[in-house]
Amino acid sequence: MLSMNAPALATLTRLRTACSQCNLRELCLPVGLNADELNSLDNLVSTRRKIRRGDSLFYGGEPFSALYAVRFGFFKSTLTSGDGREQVTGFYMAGELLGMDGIGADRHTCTLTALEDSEVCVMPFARVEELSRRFEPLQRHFHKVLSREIVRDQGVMMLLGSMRAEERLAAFLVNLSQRLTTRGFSASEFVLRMTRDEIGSYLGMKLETVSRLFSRFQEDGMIEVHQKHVRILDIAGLRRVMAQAHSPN
Amino acid sequence: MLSMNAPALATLTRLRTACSQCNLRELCLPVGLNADELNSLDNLVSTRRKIRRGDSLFYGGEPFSALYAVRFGFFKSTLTSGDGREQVTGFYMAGELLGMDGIGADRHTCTLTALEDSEVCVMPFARVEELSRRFEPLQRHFHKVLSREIVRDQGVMMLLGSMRAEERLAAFLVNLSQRLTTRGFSASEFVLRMTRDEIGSYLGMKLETVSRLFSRFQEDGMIEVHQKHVRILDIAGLRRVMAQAHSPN
DNA sequence: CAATCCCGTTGATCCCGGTCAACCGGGTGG
DNA sequence: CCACCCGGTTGACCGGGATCAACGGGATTG
Repeated sequence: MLSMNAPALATLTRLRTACSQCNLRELCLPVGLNADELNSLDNLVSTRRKIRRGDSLFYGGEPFSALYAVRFGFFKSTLTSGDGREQVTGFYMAGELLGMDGIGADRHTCTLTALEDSEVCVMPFARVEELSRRFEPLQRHFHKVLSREIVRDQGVMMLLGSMRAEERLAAFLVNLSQRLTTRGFSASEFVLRMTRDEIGSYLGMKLETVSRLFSRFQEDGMIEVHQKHVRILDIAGLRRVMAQAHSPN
Repeated sequence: MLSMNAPALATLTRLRTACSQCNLRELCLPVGLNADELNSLDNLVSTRRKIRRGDSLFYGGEPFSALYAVRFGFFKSTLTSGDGREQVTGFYMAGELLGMDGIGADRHTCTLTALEDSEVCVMPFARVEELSRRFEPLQRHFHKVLSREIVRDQGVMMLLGSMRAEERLAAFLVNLSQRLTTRGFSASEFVLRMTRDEIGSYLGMKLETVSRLFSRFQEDGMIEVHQKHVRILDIAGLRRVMAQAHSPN
């Protein structure tokens, strides 16, 4: 560091936040771009920010200024109702976008909390919009990301509105496994970053029910659980559980 | 019509779909625009489309090509899961935007069905994106609409995940009343466009429970119900019901 | 105008998941 | 390194809402 001149330092900083160099590029940005096009996106990210486990990236009610892409780590988003009840509305991992709830009212509605030491790329929203106007593939991509968040939420509504507890938990495990696979992790063995209480809140059931269902799934030979460690033994079985129509009307 | 020359006819068609002349402008479009700016948005809408009660605007799985703004009428959106279960994911009225679920995968995920004879403005999505790139206030507005849909969905997740049946129904009535007020209708007296079954699906409960709760609210003097006709007598009471934390942990 | 069917209401019973409680084990912080 | 505390598991019991069933009335359709 001591022997570096100013331009070299600038380059180094540049590299540190260059999307074109990021191995999560395929998750965050539009695909099929050439090097030139990619470079034009390199000033999308202003800085990076580390968030320690248990700390929050932003709180509900806070003014909105930027979107965040998870570089590594794990987050939960929570919504607090007027009377203080807290609902977990989602879990987010590497390559996923946070903060889109804030655009509508220039103020975040939910709180984003790190469930393990994490790092995010900070993308000032004004910059996102400006680059979207100038760069059609980015606009397209950004709209897709927003839309997919809507679709994801509707999926959760279906989960909560029309499925039984065991179906919901099975769906949760299958979904988690899929997302981890996309990121190159094992599909069958992983460590839960959240507590039983947080899973329960997300799935609309009590922590005791989550615990009991984990035990039941284990008895049925579909999974192996030890605390936060989960091994999936029969993903087809889980899929069967989550799809079983309980009331044949 | 017989005596009209071609240009005059064109003007008439133009007027028919001109956003600048629409009385729902404040609900659909960014506010605070001057006449010139408004005129530049007039080719956002290609045509209008009437949908008869019971018919669908689009179906889940269908290719996505346009967004739709409700001009008048009432819609429900439904999601059908793999095993055929149907979940109502939302109700939409005049001035609200439909079809945003389709952007993410170029294919609609939910089905939109008219619950009364309705009409929508058809906005080809390519045109929406093009105008968004050229016209910053529209871009801003469009992003806000997308974000608000996310926030709305998260609100429903909280409803379904952490509230009891009576709280959910109270919240539903309060929300309906609010949205009708915004559109200049009576806040205290309205006709439900959907059946008990559809309300139940949306709120994650059975139609019998919806019916029983309506009766209970009526006994408690908070509402008056006769079939689809509802009169709200004590909105504060409903708000109290929807906010009551049932389990003081 | 009449017939039909769907929608809504209400009662009786049941069961899934919530509630309360006790215990245990492992990770964390002093 | 040890103690503490939080998170997880399991059991017993309870209750809200689902299920099953019967009936009634309005609105649509021919």
